Amino acid sequence: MISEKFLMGRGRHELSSEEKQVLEDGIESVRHVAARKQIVRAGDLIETSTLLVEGFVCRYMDDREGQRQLVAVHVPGDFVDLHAFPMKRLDHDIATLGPVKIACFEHRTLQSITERYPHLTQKLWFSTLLDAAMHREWIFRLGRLGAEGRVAHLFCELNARLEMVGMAAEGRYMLPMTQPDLAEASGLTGVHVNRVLRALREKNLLTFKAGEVNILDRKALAAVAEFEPQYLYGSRGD
Amino acid sequence: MISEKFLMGRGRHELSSEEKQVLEDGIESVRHVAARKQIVRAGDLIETSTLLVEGFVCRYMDDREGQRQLVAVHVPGDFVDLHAFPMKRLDHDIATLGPVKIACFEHRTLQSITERYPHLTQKLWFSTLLDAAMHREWIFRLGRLGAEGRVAHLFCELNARLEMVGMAAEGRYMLPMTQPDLAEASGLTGVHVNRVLRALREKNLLTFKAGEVNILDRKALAAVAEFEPQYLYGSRGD
DNA sequence: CATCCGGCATAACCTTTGATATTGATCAGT
DNA sequence: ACTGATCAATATCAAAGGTTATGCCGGATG
Repeated sequence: MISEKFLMGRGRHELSSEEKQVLEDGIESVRHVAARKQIVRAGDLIETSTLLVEGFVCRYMDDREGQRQLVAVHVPGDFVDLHAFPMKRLDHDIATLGPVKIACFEHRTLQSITERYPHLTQKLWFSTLLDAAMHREWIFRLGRLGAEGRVAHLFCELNARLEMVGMAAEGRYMLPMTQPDLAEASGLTGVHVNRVLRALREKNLLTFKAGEVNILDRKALAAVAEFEPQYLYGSRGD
Repeated sequence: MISEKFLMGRGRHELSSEEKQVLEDGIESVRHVAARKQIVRAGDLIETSTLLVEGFVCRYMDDREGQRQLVAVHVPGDFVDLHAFPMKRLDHDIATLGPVKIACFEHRTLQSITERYPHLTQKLWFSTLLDAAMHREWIFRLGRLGAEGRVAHLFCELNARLEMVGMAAEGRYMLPMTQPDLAEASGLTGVHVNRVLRALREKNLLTFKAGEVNILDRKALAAVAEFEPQYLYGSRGD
């Protein structure tokens, strides 16, 4: 089932099997996109929304000199630009990190879902608010944490989210991001991310090499990150 | 009309007069709350959502030492914690800045609206995604701008939003925030906000005194802030 | 095969911002 | 009228992080 990971691990917000079927039937096409390709440009009028099936994508905004700030990283099961359905256009760009597989939904299909299945609509709505909750956590992360905390927090969040969809275990997961990417997600420079990674490694908290994250001490890392996963609305905190 | 400012100035997303009536009829009560009072605590189960009618409220999260990071500032017309309707509980606290007047909606009323008015539902959904868009802009602001840019951006955003509801004109508006509040919203210390305000004043960009903002040079301030208001989905950029 | 480029690592230096302290003004409560 | 908060303003010093530069490595590309 293409859309099986959508809201997986989200407790009472998971889909019923009927809802899963409605969603699955709404898939218009499944596409593969190579690494490092833009898939939505800010300001475009959008007629379809995409569910991420495999791989990683990010959302970002550029500053005046063209420097990126990532505003979200998406993992399989995320309905990446469902925001575009009520909004009609997006205020940011979306691009792939590694190679991805995506499922496309036409907005008129979603429209008919909202008219016929208020309950499923509410879960779609919920999933966009989960993005908002993650955005808020990133505001906190950038506003209140130092460089080590920011990077640590990102790794903690991705670990928790990937665990929910069965793609991380024992604090290990694959992540197709470079050090400059981490910098763009953390409001830092690439050079400083390098320093921070060294510090985290020397404290035996975490290693990150060749796209592979290995969290050595989850509790200590979470402490550095001030990471408290309630905002992810996972099954445990329900 | 209590709810008249909801989505005011948002172009195609504004409510029709029928939708306005449905919303107005859904108001369960109108309350006044004093300045600096908490109105929602993180983690509480929530049964009502509140539309801000008059005054200012903020949403925030605390770090381990109890320092706040504001994640949003709300102005009249904002449906402050509509997020709580699909989510059932919130991951952050909400408090008033100055004294406020709020309208409360019971979740079962909202539930029946979603079942009977898919079109209005989509506008409610839209309004929560507007919050998400503002969150993203704040991520950008904290991640990519220096102290002056961050503070300038906040003033630009509030100016634009207050203009939409007729509460700012010519770059002037009232804002019941202190310098420490601005610091909490900008990931800075109060001391540094003071330095920044002085710099902005000396450049003849803006004055802020006794809760009164006076933007002297909008264009130059927007340049410092890298402020581009498309993310607010106002009528002009439609 | 040679070259180029991007990513990783590290160093030296400099700018921005935080931490702490002090002072004066204002305002609410007693 | 006094007290105690809180806010604003400012100075000094320290720390965090940015900037620039350089070298190395490995994978893509001609």
